[in-house]
Amino acid sequence: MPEPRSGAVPGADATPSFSPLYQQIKALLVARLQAGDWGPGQVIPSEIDLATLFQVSQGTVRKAIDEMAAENLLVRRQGKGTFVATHAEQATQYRFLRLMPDDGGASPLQRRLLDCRRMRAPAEVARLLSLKAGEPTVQVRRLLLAGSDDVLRPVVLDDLWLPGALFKGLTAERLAAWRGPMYRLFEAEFAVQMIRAEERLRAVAALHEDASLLAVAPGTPLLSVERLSFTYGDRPVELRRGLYHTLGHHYRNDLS
Amino acid sequence: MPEPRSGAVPGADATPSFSPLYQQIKALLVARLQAGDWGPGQVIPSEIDLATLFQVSQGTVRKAIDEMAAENLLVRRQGKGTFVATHAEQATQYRFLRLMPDDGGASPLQRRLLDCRRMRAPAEVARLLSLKAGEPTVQVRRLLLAGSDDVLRPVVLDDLWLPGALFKGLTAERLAAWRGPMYRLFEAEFAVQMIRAEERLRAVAALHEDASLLAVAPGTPLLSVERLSFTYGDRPVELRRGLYHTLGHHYRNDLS
DNA sequence: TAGTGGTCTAGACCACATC
DNA sequence: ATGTGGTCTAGACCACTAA
Repeated sequence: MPEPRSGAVPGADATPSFSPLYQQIKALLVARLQAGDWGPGQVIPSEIDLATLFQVSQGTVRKAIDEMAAENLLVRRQGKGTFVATHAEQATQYRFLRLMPDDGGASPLQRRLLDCRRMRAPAEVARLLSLKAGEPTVQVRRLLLAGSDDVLRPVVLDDLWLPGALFKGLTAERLAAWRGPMYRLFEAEFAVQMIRAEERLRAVAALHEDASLLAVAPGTPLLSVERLSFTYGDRPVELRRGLYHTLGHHYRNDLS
Repeated sequence: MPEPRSGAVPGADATPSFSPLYQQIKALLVARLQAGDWGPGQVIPSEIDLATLFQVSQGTVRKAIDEMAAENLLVRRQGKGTFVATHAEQATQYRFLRLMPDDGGASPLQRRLLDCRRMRAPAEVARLLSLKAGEPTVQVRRLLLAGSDDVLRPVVLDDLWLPGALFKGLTAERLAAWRGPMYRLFEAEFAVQMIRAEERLRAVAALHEDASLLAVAPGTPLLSVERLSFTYGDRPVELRRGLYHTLGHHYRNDLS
């Protein structure tokens, strides 16, 4: 239950007084998502029920949910209810993947698992994931390939680091057997939901090992995509480095 | 004035019936922006005035403005009013430039104009800008450089194509004399406001000419950024191709 | 038919900026 | 003191979904 009203703090004017009611409601809802009260893909209570629960008007709940829907935490469906966002559905399945074929056709990429092992976090990885250097991590390497079954062309080489503490039972077998998006596995089996991510892009030259995996000549320009993914509460939970072979594909971005 | 109510269309269920009132208000406001009734940086009438003008409630106007603010068409300022977005202000000045120094420091880049000439649109450029092949365009080439005055390092090589019909008085002198963001010049002198853009990124190898301008060896991997910018009504009004030297800088993107 | 989110309204009050 | 946007409420009605 939130405080019904929040007065301004008299002394501290550096802090921006207090948050509006709908922000407090939003925080409560996020906390429930984080606690796992409602899982990905499930319905949350109706606006009216939430309004009764929190003792505020429906409009206030609505504004909280509106913001969360804008942040892709929730999905509204008229007539049905409001649902927790998931990486399971067709539409939002690869929402973090901005690689597109140059011709509009959206042929899905094939996955090939190269490696999955547990190792101690290198200093740089630990820093970005907010771990202590040497803490256990899971390292995954995989390839994404485009084309039909007979003519497959490697397009992406991904390297992932995940905090070992969160991904206890993650093994190569588990990953290889999984059909569907990796983030769907993470949310379904490890209760880790990827909410947002920050990417840093650079153009780099292919090193020998990476080049052979991508079937290109060493020195070929590749798009390096460093991604840091966050779950609820801005906790970093995945570091990923992708090398994209941008011949026939491109990274698409919309600015506004 | 909008129709006060909009009934559903009986026969046609392929079209999504009719738009809500606030969407109609939004369309009217966009039309006014497009017509130039209120220029970049200026205040628009208050919510109450607009509500009276359009004969709807303040809440309906508010929802229309909320959406436009979310799309960066308008900027709300509590106590002052609602303003037309502009590329003039410090905060929004380079909002389309996603290149960041690897260390967080946000040192502004220096500009150097290389070329500005009028030419007939090549087929590919014409297609993207929705022009007829051979229509007049303005072609601009420039360099962006990072560092202090004594140690300047070229970072970006930009090539722009603009519809000649919209940029009548644009000359090399005009561009060279201009202090400030280019998009600010466009909106101030040519009444062309860049609202949103689509970018396609690729990694490419530097060609000889580009390499020498960027002071790198031929074959150096560069980030190619193809941008198509739009003004009101989704009219394409700028095609830009940037080559970014991503050594010490990166292209930053936030996903959600 | 009932329940959900979506729209629209009217009015009260708050926070901020300006005069 | 006045005018602006920001929050909150209560209630009516619409559009969509499902039983």
